[in-house]
Amino acid sequence: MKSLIIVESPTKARTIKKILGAGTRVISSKGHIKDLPKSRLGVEIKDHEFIPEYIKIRGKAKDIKAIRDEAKKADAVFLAPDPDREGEAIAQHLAEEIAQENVSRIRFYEITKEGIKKALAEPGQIDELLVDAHKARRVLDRLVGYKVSPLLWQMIRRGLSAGRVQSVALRILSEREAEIEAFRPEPYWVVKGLFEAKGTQFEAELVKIAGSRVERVDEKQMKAAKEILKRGLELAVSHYVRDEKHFPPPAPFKTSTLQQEASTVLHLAPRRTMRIAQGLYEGVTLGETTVGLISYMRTDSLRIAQEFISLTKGFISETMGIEWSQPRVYKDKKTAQAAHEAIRPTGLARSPEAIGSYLERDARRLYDLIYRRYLASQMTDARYESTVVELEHSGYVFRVRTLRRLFEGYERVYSHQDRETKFSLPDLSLDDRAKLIKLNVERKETQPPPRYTEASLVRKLDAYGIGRPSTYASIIGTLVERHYAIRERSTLIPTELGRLVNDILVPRFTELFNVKFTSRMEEELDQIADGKLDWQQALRDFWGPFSQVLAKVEAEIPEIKQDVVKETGEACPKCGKPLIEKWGRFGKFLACSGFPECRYTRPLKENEPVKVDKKCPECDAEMVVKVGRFGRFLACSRYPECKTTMPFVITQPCPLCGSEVYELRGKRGKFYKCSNDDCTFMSRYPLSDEKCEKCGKHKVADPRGAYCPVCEPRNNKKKKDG
DNA sequence: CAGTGAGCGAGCTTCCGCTTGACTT
Repeated sequence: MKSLIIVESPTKARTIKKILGAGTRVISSKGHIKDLPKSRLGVEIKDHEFIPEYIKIRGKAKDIKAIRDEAKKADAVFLAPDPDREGEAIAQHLAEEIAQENVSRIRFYEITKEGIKKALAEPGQIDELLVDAHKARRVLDRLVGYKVSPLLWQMIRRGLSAGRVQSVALRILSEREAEIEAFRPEPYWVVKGLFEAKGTQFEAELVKIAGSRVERVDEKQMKAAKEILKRGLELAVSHYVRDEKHFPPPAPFKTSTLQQEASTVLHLAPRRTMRIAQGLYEGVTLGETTVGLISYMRTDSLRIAQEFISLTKGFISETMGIEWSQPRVYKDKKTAQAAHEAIRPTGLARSPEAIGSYLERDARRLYDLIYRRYLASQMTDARYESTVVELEHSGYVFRVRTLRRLFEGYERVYSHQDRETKFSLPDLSLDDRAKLIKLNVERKETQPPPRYTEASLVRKLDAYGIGRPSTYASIIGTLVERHYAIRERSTLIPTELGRLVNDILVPRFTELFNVKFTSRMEEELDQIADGKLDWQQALRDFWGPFSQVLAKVEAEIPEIKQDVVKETGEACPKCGKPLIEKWGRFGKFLACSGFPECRYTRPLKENEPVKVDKKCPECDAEMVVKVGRFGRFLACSRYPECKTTMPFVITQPCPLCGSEVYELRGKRGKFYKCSNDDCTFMSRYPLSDEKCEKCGKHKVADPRGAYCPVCEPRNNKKKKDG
């Protein structure tokens, strides 16, 4: 009897083949095989019914034919796409294309001999309700995307887009940017007392005034404190607690947390992280066999196969001792589809040390991260002795806390922060007093919220349940492709176009482009899958109000266009009609409103080349700043007669030799280099206007703190690797 | 690490989610 199993991923097919042996054919669909057509709506709305038109995905015909041919040769066909909504749809589409009687649906919850045997023993039918939920999701996304995007084409420019996911991502970026713009720093003071008790000095921070907690000490409070809290004052120990604090390990990785951690710890962008993880999943050749090193990397689940938890317990007990082992089960979010396990190593014997030499540098570091994170998740808490002391005088309360590690626990294998305090407190009790030696007052300013990075945006989207593991990295790609946002280093900055699109969409589609919308949609999709809600009804409930808003916005287009296309008040020098601002592929430009009869165009003032105080070395004309493929540079204003160019020169002179400093662009973004070939000055960060207190030269504006390259040079050389 | 420079609109754009290769820009 010849069986055929069809899964989604070729790698998974290979793994299953290995487990089952040569007798069974295992092939893959490589994802979806059918979808709505790309070039038209593909949803017919007729008599309050939504009829989607699923067709073979372009370029998939060959794969589908190969699957059909294999199916013909088989006595039994088992459809085994992932056990979730999208997987069920793929199974359904496969069944349609194969069109045979001997087809059944099986579900693998783990790719182990047991899991596969169990699934094969219980072949079932396709869950039509789950497919309905997929269809509702798919049609809704199509209606949103293909109905709203064209409005933007009419209002601003062709090629723009909107969608349930991308427009919320854009909204999150835009709103943060607005917050940053509106932010006004406010001064506050950190007030710390240096105390002495039992021959030991220690610092504690002022946290309460008049008995109640203060977030930030303002100027008045600071002055009053200085008046009252004089040197030599004895403060009573009002609170003293010494106890044990337990810190549990973090959960194993899922896609979003892997992207976040790889970004902060390894400085890898989500795209790169996923690419490397794919390589680890597909495996490395160790000796004569190829073996996948990690479980599937696109997952929203923290689940670990029970069998593997037991193995881990044994492994930890054997290699470290039983006191380090703590089997744990992590709960998934409600929205998780949990078709895959958490991201974990496939074998604990393959430690990073053991197989590291088979991997490239970043693959090795990512595997190390995944391996340790998983191992830690099955280990005991880290235990600390915590001591909290509060000192009080007429309503002023100072507080200090120390942590001393008692037992490493999971931190033995996974820890990026040092919790331990570097100082110790005297042995105090409630009756004791501490003498105030000095009151230290430090002025600070409140900081604006930070811009999102690729990784932090992914994490935010995941927290709201927006987007899926397979799409997190590409959501950002879409925003960048549309010129709604730019990547600068690792941060994301919304562009003027992005903000404009956001400002048009959000007030008009308030209910849709909202962080809550997707989670409500997910709830309804669950109801559809449970048979409690008809998918057509769900779409009707959505379409009713949505189509009304569409019509309303459609009617507003001329009005909105008025705001987008600004009149300049200037007349066209060619034909006299008013000049207007328009959006083109490269941003805004000035054009004649008489288009297409008059084709006059001119760059906007803000895009005109800026003159700098510098003469062309060839012809003595003025130099201007231009923007090219590699960022800004200086060019002769007599272009195209004179083609002289040079790198952009920043205003501050080189701290080492006084020459001009160039702004250049290397593989990893901008950097700054002295124009003098004999000078060694080079920096990843620009020079700041701040000058060194000692030598008076400009400091380097390192975000971790400005430093003087003359008095405190930093070694920028990269450590050589292995 | 060198290099860098336009013109832009009228043609058929656009969504989200599942997966890999086949591509020359």
